Amino acid sequence: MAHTLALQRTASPGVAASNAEVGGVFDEIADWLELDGANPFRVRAYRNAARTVGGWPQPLVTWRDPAHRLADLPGIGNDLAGKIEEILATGSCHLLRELRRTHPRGLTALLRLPGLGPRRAQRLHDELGITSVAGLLRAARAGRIQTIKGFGKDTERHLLEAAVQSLGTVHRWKLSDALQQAEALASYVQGAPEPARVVLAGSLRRWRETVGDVDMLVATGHGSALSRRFLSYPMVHRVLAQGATRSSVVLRSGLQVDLRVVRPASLGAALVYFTGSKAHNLALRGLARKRGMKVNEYGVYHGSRRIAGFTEASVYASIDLPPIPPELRENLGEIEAAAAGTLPSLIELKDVRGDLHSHTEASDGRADLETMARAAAAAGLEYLAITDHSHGLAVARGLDRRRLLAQIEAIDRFNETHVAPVLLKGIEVDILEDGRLDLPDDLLARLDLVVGAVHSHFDLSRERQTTRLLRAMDHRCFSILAHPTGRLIEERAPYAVDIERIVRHARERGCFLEANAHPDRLDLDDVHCRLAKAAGVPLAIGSDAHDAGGLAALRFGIGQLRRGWIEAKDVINTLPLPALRARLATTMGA
DNA sequence: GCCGTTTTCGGCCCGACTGTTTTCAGTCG
Repeated sequence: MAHTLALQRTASPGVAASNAEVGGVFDEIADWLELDGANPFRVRAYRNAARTVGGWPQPLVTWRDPAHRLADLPGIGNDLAGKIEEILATGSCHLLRELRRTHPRGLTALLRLPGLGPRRAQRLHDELGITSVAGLLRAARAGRIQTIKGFGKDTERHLLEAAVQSLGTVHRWKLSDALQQAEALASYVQGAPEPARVVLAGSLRRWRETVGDVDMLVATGHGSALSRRFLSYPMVHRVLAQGATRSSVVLRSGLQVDLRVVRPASLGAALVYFTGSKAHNLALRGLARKRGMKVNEYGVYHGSRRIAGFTEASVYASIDLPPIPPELRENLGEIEAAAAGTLPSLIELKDVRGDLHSHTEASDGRADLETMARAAAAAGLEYLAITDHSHGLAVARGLDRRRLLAQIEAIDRFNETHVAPVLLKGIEVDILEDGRLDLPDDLLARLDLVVGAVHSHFDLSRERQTTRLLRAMDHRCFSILAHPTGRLIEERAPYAVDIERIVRHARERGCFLEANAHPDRLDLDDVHCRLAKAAGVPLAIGSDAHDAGGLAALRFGIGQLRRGWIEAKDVINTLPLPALRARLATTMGA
């Protein structure tokens, strides 16, 4: 959970809390209020605020000026604005400290269990003294849950399973893992003899970097047959729910898939509804209500008369909006932009003319130059940068002077004998602990681009890590900062770094930040991409491919760029090769 | 706690499914 992560770091003195940390505080407050049975709309206000603040494209601490008041943010009034000020300054707020002081610490973890909400979590605490997932597990195993009025044997069994699951396994799935399973299931359901259209919706369709479950939508006139087909999928481990229009299963992998069946005439409305996000949908409904209309998953209604719903565009048009791309639907300004006619023209995969980050068997890749080049050509790329590791990264058999010189020669030979793609001479050079680069200047200067990256000393203080990166970027040959936060999704947290300073420095220095498209990284993430765009820093998308198949990762990078409101003009490798070379030359000590 | 083209109070999205209930509360998305 994002907010737990955020709260593990207490703000250091003098360092303002990040947007994510402010959002984390609001999320935890919402948890406690919910357990207390507070006014649900008050809880929602905190939840909305957490989302708004956590996804705001500019750091709030620098955003406040005479033109921007915190209370002007959507869903932020005077009270929450005051709390944001307090959290920015101290990392926490009085209300949160009070809530923590007066409640057992582990109780909020219970809310993360599927099937357990605030009402019943509070009853488990009041009647059995349960304050943690482990405590719940013990009580369920002892058969004490079913002794509470309103809790039966089935409920106890479900809670037991949920507790076991939550203590042992993944909570969220990497986008690439979930997509692979979802596409296989969709294709199986689509194979039913009855006519139907199967579409993946939910956070998967919005290309969120991780997804909690999969939402599958089937538009058909043969609902019961398609539901049976869905439930008969051989990889189904357990059926959680089954109904005429809605079913839910857990696959053997543990991935949950929710199915919704709608009639074809409602597909557009259902797509809007089940693509989400929830916050986006709530905002749409609010707009519709003002116009005297009602939006649900079946259509848009004026009184009892249905006025839209066959296509997504018709739903948006009914509230006077152009269609909004799924990746933007987070209620982070896209509805206002749509109303103002200022939606960005989002980058597409076909806009990318080349890949600026790839490896060969010279370091830790698994294919040779020729194979990588053929794969790039097959992917329609005009150029491919070969950026093997430098020798400091011994585990990856990084290149020393002799081997890099050999590779430079090999690439020159390749380019002399092949028309396309053009191979660019690069290196993913290690940024040493003190910010120096791992290869001498005269060598780096012979390359087309220098991609710098951190692969060691992840645990430096925020100040030292940031200084290290700033110094590396100051090197006269530095082109692109690769995977700037070093995070591995669901595996390794980002190292402590002041990303806002990095972004500002990149602009001043004139170098570029990578949007690493590897499905384990997606680094920069969507929020950081938007931050970079707001600061006017161009991005470079790179697949970080280690074999021929790795180039396909670009689609995941494009997903994050689109979520970050990025257009083709914001990404340097949408440029034709001569223009790209000119841009890179400005970073190479020219 | 927020918000306002019916505005400073009284609203705040809404339909489906489950489990334990005899008519509904809780949860989910």
